[in-house]
Amino acid sequence: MSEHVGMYLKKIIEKLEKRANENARKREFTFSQGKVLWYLHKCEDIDVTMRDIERFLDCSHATVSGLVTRLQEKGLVEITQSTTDRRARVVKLTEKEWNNFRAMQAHRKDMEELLLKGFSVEERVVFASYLKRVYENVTDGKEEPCKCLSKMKKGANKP
Amino acid sequence: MSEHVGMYLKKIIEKLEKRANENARKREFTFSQGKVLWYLHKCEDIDVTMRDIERFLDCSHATVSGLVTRLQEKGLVEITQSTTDRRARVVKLTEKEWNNFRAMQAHRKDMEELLLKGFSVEERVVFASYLKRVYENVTDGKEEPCKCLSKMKKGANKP
DNA sequence: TGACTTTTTGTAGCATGCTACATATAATAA
DNA sequence: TTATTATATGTAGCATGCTACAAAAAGTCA
Repeated sequence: MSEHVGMYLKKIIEKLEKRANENARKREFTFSQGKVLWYLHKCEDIDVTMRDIERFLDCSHATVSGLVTRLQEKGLVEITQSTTDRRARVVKLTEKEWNNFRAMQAHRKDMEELLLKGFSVEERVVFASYLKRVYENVTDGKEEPCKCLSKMKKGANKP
Repeated sequence: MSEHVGMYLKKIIEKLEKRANENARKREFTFSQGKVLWYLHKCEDIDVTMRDIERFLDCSHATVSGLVTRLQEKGLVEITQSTTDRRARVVKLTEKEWNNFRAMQAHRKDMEELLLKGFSVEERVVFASYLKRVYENVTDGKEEPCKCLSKMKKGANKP
């Protein structure tokens, strides 16, 4: 009697991440590293600390530490101490960077389109609303999936 | 104009796996190790090789090797050489095991119910059909999500 | 049979993500 | 001010998952 919803969700994500990793590998970073770069691009000239990244990715600070360190080793990111809070580290894109945002935006759009290929506008709306309800079920309604974006520059996602 | 379908899918799975890991930890194994045990229980007295597990999990043989090794170290699983194919290794549940199947089945049912809490029967059917379409989109229709179950004993999933 | 290819498994090395513990700084309460 | 608590980060050690390379056995074709 099961709809196997959990299994499908899991398998869809596995395939999606493999595709995203293949795409990101072409640009010398991984899927997760790309999410950090994406966030930094979105924030542009706003100071972003490791804690901000942690909230954006919704993962542990240890994970962020590893990601940012590897981005630094590749020279894609610079880490400096915050002037206002000596505990905090500010993460900034280097000059060398600044070429990936458009490509990531395009890839994200492609992925969204791939997922929803063959869906009518009405079906897309219904599907998205179902996913939101499922998300609320698994988070007990405690979390806003996008509050992590609060630091983003206004209008940064408009081309 | 994006529905953020990809983001929701990803975040739902993250929460789901955290819940499943918490649950599995109580029974001295992880979520992924539990999937292996689940498959072995389903197959009961049928010989299961590492290759079979690889197909079931849809992952690399290296990953299976690590999982099975750790299950063996915990004494939950025995590895012997196949009598019919000297390349193959047969993985079997030990006597010590055989207590987890019911609990895993119950947890799986709970998770499915949690995901779909508040959904009517009709909505469940529609949602499942949408997920199947999305799955076909990301796999280019190349894969049967359940062909991995071909080795399972008939009726093994009926209580 | 013998040469070639395919299949199954092992191992090394890496990135991701976690928990647990530690440190330094900041914020708050007494 | 001092003591306590909260916050931001670092590090160690682990499990998961990958690719790349290697070996052994099985299958195939001449």
